Order: sequence, then structure tokens, then C-alpha cells
Amino acid sequence: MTVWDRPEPPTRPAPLDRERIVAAAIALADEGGLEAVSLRKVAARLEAGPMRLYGYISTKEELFDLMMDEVHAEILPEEQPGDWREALRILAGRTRQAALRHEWLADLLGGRPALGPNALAVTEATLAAFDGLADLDTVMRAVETVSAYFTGAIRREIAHLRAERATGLSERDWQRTSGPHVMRMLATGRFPALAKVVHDGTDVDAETSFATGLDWVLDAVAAKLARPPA
Amino acid sequence: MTVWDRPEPPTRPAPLDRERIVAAAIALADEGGLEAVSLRKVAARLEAGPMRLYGYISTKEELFDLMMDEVHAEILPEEQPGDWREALRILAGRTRQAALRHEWLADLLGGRPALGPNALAVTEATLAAFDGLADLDTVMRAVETVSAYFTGAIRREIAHLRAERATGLSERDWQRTSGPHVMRMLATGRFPALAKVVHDGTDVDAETSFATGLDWVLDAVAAKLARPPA
DNA sequence: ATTGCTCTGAGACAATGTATCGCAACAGTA
DNA sequence: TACTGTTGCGATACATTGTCTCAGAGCAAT
Repeated sequence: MTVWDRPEPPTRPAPLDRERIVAAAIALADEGGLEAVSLRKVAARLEAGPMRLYGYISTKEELFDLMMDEVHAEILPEEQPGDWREALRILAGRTRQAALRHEWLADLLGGRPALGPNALAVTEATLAAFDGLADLDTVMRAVETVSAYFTGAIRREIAHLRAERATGLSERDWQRTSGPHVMRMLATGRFPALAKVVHDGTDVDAETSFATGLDWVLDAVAAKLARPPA
Repeated sequence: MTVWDRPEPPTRPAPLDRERIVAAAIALADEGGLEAVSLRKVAARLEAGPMRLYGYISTKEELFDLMMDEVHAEILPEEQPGDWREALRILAGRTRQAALRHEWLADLLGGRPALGPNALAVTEATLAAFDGLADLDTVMRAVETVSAYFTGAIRREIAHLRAERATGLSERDWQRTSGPHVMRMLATGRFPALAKVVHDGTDVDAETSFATGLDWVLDAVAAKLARPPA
């Protein structure tokens, strides 16, 4: 039995780690949305069998958790400005940018508690921005309120963006021209206020709208901070 | 061939309509979450074959849309108070209640544009609350900001609720006692602000926290309304 | 009575998440 | 160097899913 007869030894499987798995999953999600992420496809990208992944994660949900946390690394700003408003604006803006880069983030945001190291770091940064500005309760309320706002706003923005893309039109045009359902509804006269908005409302670009709403919320927070700790 | 020999005529299939389909789907979702909703199970509840549903909906997503809209019927208040703040508070509160009754709502909220008749009616009611109080742009911004807030807040609340239920503990206890991961993270000293919150923060019940944040946002809106239309 | 149409269900299909289990390569021991 | 235990991997399997196709069954119109 010469060397020539013997086959090459089986290639040892390429080493794997969570980082590579998550990267593959994110790539898939970026391309085809969350629903394009299947354990089989992720594994295929890594030239591994599906079952191999179960050494690193024990459920698909955990993979999503890891993806979430990975994106939080992108969100975390390098350094924080001293001004809390600016800090919050940056945090919110970076979250929004991350969601625009990874639209699937909108599907996960707020969906379950984010406890990964990067997510915790983001929370830490948010809390730190308020350090010394108010009592703990106020700070917590502030953080929760602001993030509830931008979480919701981002989700809506992405939802609209997808709807637009699905029809290939801007939403206003869509409502006006090819949204027969909505138009019929409006024509019933049962929604006068809505009709007025659709008719006369000006189309504000998403970023401005996001920023404006955020500023309002920050104003509200500012008002509570101003008051001395109870 | 007597009557006794002949079999009963095949029972004509029970009549179906979207209402019954949606009701069945909602029942399933209430019991087992969104993931428990499969076209097959819905159909089974109605003693029909799965394919029968495709006469009424053409995709599972459409079923979700219908479910969404059905719940919006629960959200829409019978009559609106004149005070816009109270109106918004009621709207937000009813949405929250609906989400507590139908937790799956949190998974859908903000996920895609809600254009069903009931959802439109809710939007109409929200807009109507601001009638005459400001220019259109301000009103739109107000509506979007407030609903972004409570959408996000509701989602987080449900997420926490589920996490608690999954461990059988309150989240604070969980963080403190059996969340080894979080505790280990906090012990690293990399998250001082977070650590302080977990240690010294008081646990506010969800409803109060929701209402407080909402009030802050409403304060912000009030401030903008006060300013005369530009 | 016959024809055509509409609806329905049976079956099929590919894809999915995950359990089970046998094997193959290595680590450690004699 | 032989042997053995352990670990990790993948082939296979399974139940479940959304949706397509297609043939038949009932009804309406001729």
C-alpha cells in the first residue's frame, strides 16, 4: 500500500468559535433578513454540519441574542461627550444607524432583555451619562423613557422603509395613488383627521422626524433633571 | 337500498369567514404565543383543511395583520374625553392592556404599518385628540413621538414579563441571586453605574413606570403645543 | 342531462429546529 | 507501542411548518 494508494487524511474541520458563527449569521441576516437565518445556512457558510453549532449555542434564540449583542458593539460610542443630551443623542443615533445597516435589528430590538456584555456596556454608558444629575429613580425613568422612545421610533421607521420598498414607492405616493384600500377608507369620511394629514401633511424625512421626537423627549427629561433630587 | 344502507350525505363544510379565522388564530396566540399559530392549527380549530384558509388570506403574514387589526378594535375607546392628555393616556393605556391580554401583540407592535380599519380608527382618534391644538406638522410629530414611546415601553415590559416568567423570579431577584452571568459582569467593575442601579435601585411596578414615562412625554408634547403654530 | 365553474381537500415538497447515535480522532495510561 | 476512554462531529431522522399543485365534488347555468 503505497502513499499513492492511500487517500489524504480527512481534513480536520476548520476551527469554529462563536465569533465566526455570529458573523456568518449576521451576514445572512443582512442579506436576507432574519428569516434568512437558519442554522443550516449558517453552518453551511462555515462549511460545517448544522449540529456542530449546538456546541456553541443551544438554541436558535441564543444565536439571535448573540447577534443582538454583536451589534451593540457597533452601537457603543468610542468616547462620551460630557453633555448628557449629546451623549443620549449619540446613543440613539448610533442605534438608529445600526438598525439601518442591519434592518433585522428592528425585529429584535426590545424583543427580549439584552444582557450580553456589549448591551450591558451600552446600558452602562447610558446610565453614566446621567451620573450625578439626579437621584437613581429619576435616572432610571429617564433612561427607560428615552430608550422606549427611540426603540419604538426605529421600529416604525424600519417598518415604513420596508413597506415602501415592497411597493417601490414612497409611502405618501403609495397612500395617494396605489393604496386603494386606504384611499377607499379615507373616502368613507370616517377618518377626517387622517384624511387631512394624508392630503395636507408635509413629508418629513425620517431622520429629522426621529431627531425631533428625540429632542422633545430629551426636553422632557431635562425638565425632570432640573428639579433637585427628591 | 334502504335509508339505513345509505350513508349520511357528506356534511357540508361549516361556513367560514375571516372573523372566525382570526378569532381562532387569536385564541391560539393567546394560549401559546405567536409561534403557536400555524395555519394548520388554525384550520384544525375550524374543522377545515389548511388550504381552505387560503381563500380568505393569501399568506400567514396577512393573518397576523388581521389579528393586529382585530386587537385594535379592543384598543379603540368608546368615547373620547375632550382633554387631549387624557385621551392620549387612555389610548396608551388601552394599548398596554391589550398587550397584557394578548402578549403576542408586543411582537407585532410597530413591526409593520397598521392599515386595517380598526387601526386606522385608532390613528384617527389619536389625531382627533389634537384637533385644532397645533399645526399639522406638530400634531404629526406629537402623535408619532407618543406612540413611539408607548410602543417601545410596552414591548420592553412584555419582554421583561416573559423573562421573569421564564425564571419564575422577579427580575431584580433574578439579577441578584440567580443571574450568575449578570452578577459576574457586574463584579468585573466595568459597569459601575449599572451595578449601583442593580444594588440600590428601587423596583417600580411596571404600570407606574409606564405612566410616568408617558407623562414625561406628554409634558414635552404639551410644551410644543403651547407654542403657537409656526 | 350536461357542461362549466368554483371551491376544497389530499398529497406533495422543500425547508426548518432539534434529538439521537455511531464513529473517528485524540489524550492519557500501561 | 498497544489500549482505552472521552470528546466532538456529522449522518440520519423526525415532526412541523408554509405553500403549491391537482384532481374531484358539488352547484349553477344551459
